[in-house]
Amino acid sequence: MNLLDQLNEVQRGAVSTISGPVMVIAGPGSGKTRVLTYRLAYLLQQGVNPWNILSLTFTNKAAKEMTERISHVIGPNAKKVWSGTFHSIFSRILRIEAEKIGFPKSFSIYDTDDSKSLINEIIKELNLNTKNYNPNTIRTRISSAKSNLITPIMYENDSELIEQDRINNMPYTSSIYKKYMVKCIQAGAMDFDDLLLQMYRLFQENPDNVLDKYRSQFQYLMVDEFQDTNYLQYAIIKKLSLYNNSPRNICIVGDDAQSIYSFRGATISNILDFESDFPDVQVFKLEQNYRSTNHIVQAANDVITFNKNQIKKEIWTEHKEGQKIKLFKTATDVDEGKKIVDYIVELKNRYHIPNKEIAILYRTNAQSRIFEEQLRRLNVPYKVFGGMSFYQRKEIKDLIAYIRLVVNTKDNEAFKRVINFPKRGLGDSTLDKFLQYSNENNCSLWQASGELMLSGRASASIQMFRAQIYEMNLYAQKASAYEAAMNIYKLSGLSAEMKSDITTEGISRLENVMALLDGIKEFTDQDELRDDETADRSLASYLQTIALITDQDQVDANAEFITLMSIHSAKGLEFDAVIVAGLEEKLFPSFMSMNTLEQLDEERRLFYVAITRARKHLILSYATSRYFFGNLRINEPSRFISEIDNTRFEVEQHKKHSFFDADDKSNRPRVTLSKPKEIHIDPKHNFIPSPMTDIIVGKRVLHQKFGYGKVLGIDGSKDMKIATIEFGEIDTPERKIILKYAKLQVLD
DNA sequence: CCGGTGGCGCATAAG
DNA sequence: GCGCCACCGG
Repeated sequence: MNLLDQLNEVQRGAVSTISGPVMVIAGPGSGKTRVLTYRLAYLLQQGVNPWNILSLTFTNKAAKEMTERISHVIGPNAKKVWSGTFHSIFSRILRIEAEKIGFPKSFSIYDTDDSKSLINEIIKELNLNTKNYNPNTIRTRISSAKSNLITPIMYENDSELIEQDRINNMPYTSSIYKKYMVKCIQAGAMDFDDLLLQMYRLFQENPDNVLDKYRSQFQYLMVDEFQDTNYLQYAIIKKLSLYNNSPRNICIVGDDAQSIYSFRGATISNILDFESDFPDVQVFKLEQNYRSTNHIVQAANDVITFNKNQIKKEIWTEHKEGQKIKLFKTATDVDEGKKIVDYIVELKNRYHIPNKEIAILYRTNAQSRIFEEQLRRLNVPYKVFGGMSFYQRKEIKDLIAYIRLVVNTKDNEAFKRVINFPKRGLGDSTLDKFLQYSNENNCSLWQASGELMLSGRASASIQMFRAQIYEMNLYAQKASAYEAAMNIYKLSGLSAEMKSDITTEGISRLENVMALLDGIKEFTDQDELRDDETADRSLASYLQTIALITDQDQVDANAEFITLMSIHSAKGLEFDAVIVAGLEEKLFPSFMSMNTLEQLDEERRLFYVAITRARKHLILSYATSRYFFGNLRINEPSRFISEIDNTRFEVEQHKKHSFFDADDKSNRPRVTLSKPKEIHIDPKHNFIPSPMTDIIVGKRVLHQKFGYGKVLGIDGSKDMKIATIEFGEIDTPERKIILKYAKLQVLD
């Protein structure tokens, strides 16, 4: 079949122009995915080898879907295209090349928590004031330095950065950055930014001419969502495509109006730079929207005209006007939840919209809670994306940490996590000794734990621990990933620990771990080849996969639930009905992004992304009062609402958005906390703890916290005597007190 | 050493 | 509203 017949003229141009630089500016719903997919298919049809194509997409799932669709046309060879996110493709390459730049093949990937924990460790080590040095702030600064290719040395010499840090009372940030890099290398670990940065380093330092290898391999490059790439990502792309005698077959696809990731270093200037870096670029603008009804398309156009800087384009559609936009106004955040969920039921009943075609979108993940409560109340199935993901759960992280340590014993963050879980008597003081030793000797905690001599009990315990990890490692070398993981689960003691917890939460945690193990089994049994290399089904490869799973990878086309997600996560998705909630000043636009016009423009682009997710039904909603971090706040409706032309709204809804005449005014129930009871201790009493032997049944005693009491009974063995004492002044008067520890004064 | 708790501080989006 | 940490009872 002829691929090109199924495209409009502009799309056809973008698909069939395969030589030289191409830029596709694609408005929302303009068939961008179609263009990308067909372009890939077209390349293969023209005889390009799949392994000569590098296609960088926004999600791994999008990549997978594209290759699957293409393989129907082209055959199984389609699966050999190098296709995935920046992070996943680069970590795949780094697993092959890591040793050339001083990392182990099985390097660990540090997630945000690991980075934070390491930064905390460094702050303590440098004896810095923890009040001024906030690990999250530091992490963000390090991350943005890396994203802009600023090395620790450059950071140190950058007067502007140093001045900023000085003003913020954290002048040693550059030292932390430097130390952080060293410690990551020592731990054989890369954080998310390192997956890009070390990739760049690999190409820059070019050991064994590795750059040539990839330049000649990747003859064709495609980059989706180019407006959300950062300086570092573009720098890597240029390494691969901008050099003497380069075929320069690079196609970037993006939409400046949908650039919403500047907070992680994305910069629209990449698009402008692209035009000057590749002056012979051919530009295709996809402006026809196939997704939404006209009211929605025009509302999007209305909104985006408020942004000054943009590549000129106007989205249009042949679709009919459709439903007007609904505007919901409620008195409180809880009422908003009720009203929206009630309306969802109506959407289902009246318009027969299935659950999977309905989404509630919001600015902050914290807003999901109220909707969840309301959806549960009406038994509407839903799924929340973002927030705490499966892989961030404690029980999952525990097992993963063991696996990480087995795969890479230098992984200090994994070591810290598992050294005393399950409890084996190796607490903070032991860990501090290891930390100190590892700093003095520039070695990993694992090595420290093998070399440092400890006293009796701790010594036996650490030797046992090391023997276990060693054994798990031996086993992992000859067994499948699944068998190895199972072995680790049992030998580590996690299995026993989890099974002993029979509370409801404990059982659910056990189920989660079982689900994780099932996932590893699935990974092990998967025999599908993704490229022309042997499929890597090792534990290390598994860890790499799950470290880079994103929210969107979990989006399920056959889902039977309502989708709840942040607008950021909704990028690239579409639904029949979209509800954008919490349209209030200071929430959306966020109070964190109202300081400059640039920030506000980005918030507006985010709103643009939000409303263009909808095909047929768009509902905008705001509450006049809302709880923010525990306090009630009254906010005005978001400015974005009034940026949409009045005529696009359903008339009845669209009066002036005054926030004093909300249509229902139910009072929010307040929960008051009962004050702890006051304990009255006679100030004349000079508290002197009595010896344990003086405490016998019938005596009146004084406890510094619980006050006056009477000994009711004493049980337990000689060195573990437990007294039951009735205290008159506390809520649960009868207390069991271990006499060995408790300080009690006998009064008579 | 361990586990529970109360207070405090914080506060976006995400790979 | 929640997570983290310091503190303290056992």
